Amino acid sequence: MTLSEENYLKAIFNLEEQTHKGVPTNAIAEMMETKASSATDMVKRLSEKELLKYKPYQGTRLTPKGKSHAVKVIRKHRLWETFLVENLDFTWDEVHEVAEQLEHIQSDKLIHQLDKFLGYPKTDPHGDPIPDEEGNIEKIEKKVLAELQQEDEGICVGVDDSSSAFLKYLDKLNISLGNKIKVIEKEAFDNSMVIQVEENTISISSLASKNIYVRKTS
Amino acid sequence: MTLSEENYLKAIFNLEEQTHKGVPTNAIAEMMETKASSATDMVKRLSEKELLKYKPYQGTRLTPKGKSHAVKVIRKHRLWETFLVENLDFTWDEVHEVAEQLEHIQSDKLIHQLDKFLGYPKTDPHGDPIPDEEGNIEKIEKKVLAELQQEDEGICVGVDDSSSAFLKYLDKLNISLGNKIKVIEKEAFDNSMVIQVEENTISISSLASKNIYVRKTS
DNA sequence: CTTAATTTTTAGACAAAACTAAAAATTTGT
DNA sequence: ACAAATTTTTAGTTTTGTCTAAAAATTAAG
Repeated sequence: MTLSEENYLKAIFNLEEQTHKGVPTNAIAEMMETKASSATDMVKRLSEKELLKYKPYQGTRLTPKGKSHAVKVIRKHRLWETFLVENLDFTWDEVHEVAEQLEHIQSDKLIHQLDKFLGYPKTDPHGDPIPDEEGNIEKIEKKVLAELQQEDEGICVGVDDSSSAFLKYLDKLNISLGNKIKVIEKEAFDNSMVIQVEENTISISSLASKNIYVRKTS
Repeated sequence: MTLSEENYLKAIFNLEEQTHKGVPTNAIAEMMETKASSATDMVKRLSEKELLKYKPYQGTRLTPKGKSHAVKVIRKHRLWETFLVENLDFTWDEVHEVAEQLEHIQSDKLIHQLDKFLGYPKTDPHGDPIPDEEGNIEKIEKKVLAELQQEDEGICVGVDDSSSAFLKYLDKLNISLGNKIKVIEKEAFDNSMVIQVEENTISISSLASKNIYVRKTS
């Protein structure tokens, strides 16, 4: 399995998770920041290896074999992100790029021991669940902050947009994983919100509140 | 800098360290387990990038730029090996293969933080010195065990042959880095030795004693 | 000082992964 | 249903890194 093949698998897995439909070649190309013709070539190769099935114009779906491989890569990615933040003082907006490289290291023992070293963490620094050794992914029950009503309370459990810009913005507002968030006010006009994060009261836009996940506590 | 280019640089660096002469194309090919024609191609490419200079039939030498890059890769390799042994319970014969992969991860912050996390170690699990951030390598004064005379004592500071078979053999004899070794007897006939390692008295062959480095203490 | 042995390079192919440009197939709009 | 828009594929090229087979250059030996 080459590096490129793994990256495609991961991209297709993520797209399939989002839509639960066959993934179009164009969508794959876009996610991989490449051209449709390149995506076609790769889909063909992965198909020959029985990692996915595709019907022209109906999209691509991973086979169990392909899915299992993709999940392994995701497991590695999230364990490494956790290591970087917990042990090497990376901030949550810095980890992605390095984890993109580390996720391709091949060694079952390495990843098993890393998991153990980290104390078998359930989620990564962005709140995303870490698949276990068998490839099971625990569903985390979460809502977008934007859905909460006035007076509702929740715990921040993740973000949708993991871009560096957004994560830095959250840091500036002192919003991080595990924080208690209470909705003070919802503005019908632009869907902005006034919320209380731990002790601070702040206002955030609709765009931001749609990208923050919470577990509702009341 | 591609993965393959880095591996060639490292190989050439090691060969140049051993002989202090221009490295022949054939030697490079052998170390890389490839053919001379492939080595020629790569040498040409690295030469264009000014990472080395070569004159046909006189061998290849790294430029300061090439040397500096090679040392960086070696630094990463040795730091990762240390991490694997110290934190992930790898044994010293298991680390090489994984470190060969990890050494190519590109991130200055990663390696800086890893070094800090490990407590700025001076040597890796095989006793080889870890270059510092500026690329300085501390010379470790060492002799091969075979050179010691009867009654001489030393501390095990490294091995020459890092093959898994040899390291496993040493483990079986309970010889590891930092052990106190005393020469009880030298057999002139086959150059085998009877030595005392910490509390145990054992006999080792000439071949083995030529692959063990010690710092003489008396 | 020629011939033999060795080392090194060239030439030509191949596979992986990408690209551009163009053609073909399918879906959509009216 | 047919043209228009979209999606997908094909064809041909590029780059990296490898290979085999053969040629060329250098060193060594008698």
